[in-house]
Amino acid sequence: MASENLDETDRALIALLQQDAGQAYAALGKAVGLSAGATHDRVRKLRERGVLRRTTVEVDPAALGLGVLAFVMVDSSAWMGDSAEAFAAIPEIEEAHVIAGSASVLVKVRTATTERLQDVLRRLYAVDGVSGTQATVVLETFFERPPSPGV
Amino acid sequence: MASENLDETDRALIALLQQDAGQAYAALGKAVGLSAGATHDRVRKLRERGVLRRTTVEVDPAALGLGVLAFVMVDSSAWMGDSAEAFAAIPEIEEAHVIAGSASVLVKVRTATTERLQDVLRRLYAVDGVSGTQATVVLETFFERPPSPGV
DNA sequence: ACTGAAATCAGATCGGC
DNA sequence: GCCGATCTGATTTCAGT
Repeated sequence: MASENLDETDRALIALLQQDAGQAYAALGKAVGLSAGATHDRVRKLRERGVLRRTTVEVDPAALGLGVLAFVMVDSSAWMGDSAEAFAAIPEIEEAHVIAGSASVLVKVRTATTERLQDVLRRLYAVDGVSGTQATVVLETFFERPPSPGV
Repeated sequence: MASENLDETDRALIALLQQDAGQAYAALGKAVGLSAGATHDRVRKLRERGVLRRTTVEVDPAALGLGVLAFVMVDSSAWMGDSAEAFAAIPEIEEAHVIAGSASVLVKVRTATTERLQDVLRRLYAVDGVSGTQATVVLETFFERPPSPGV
């Protein structure tokens, strides 16, 4: 793993880029007291070190017609540690995590309707080793945000 | 809510921007068979309609020193519908959702260590109406990705 | 490691199709 | 709604400190 040590300037730049990755290096630099060139250098190094991955856009799920969000506990009768691809093959699944506890995988699912959610559950049962699911439907999302560099 | 109807070109542009929001409009347009100007127009309209929100950077949580991920079911003895700010005030919380089921709020928490996770649980108990928590620690994250425009 | 300027390239606007 | 060109402004590089 790469050597660490993000100083306060790096963390400030990361926070600013999380808020708006499209702003000019001159503006970024002004906010942290650096020139555009120096800011460019630091951001480039953060990318090279893998601290910053891709720059992307946040999409409104509702605008894509995805109004239903649910978390599904997936119980298994076998070792699920190498089933990442099977879950990734279901596009409605946004996240999949192996967890400690009774269930073995926790997945986050977004669909247009509850009928489509049911269809995802059906496809989950088709994954090797899956013995059961417990879906929890989200009624309201308070917020979803990126990891805070300040913690 | 805004009138919808994303055509196939819009969905393709969204997918391309999710992969790399930093690429030139000329390159984007080439991929979908449009000129740079027309591509610029469509993306601008997607922003105006709120389909695309901010452009941001993906950060490696481990690089920020956040090696522990957990999901916490928060039980409550009162209506939690207006407690969004109380959860948002805890920076380690990345997501907070009101859910159907026994617990009332599900939160996603990222911390440096399990000791810091315990500290977050302590702060959760301090939130008005919170009567209990059940933390589930993630052993391995298969993947985390944005909503797919293709669904 | 940062500065300041120079050169290149992409973003943004506009008239016309 | 898309094209092509133009102008503006940012990105990127580099010699100097």
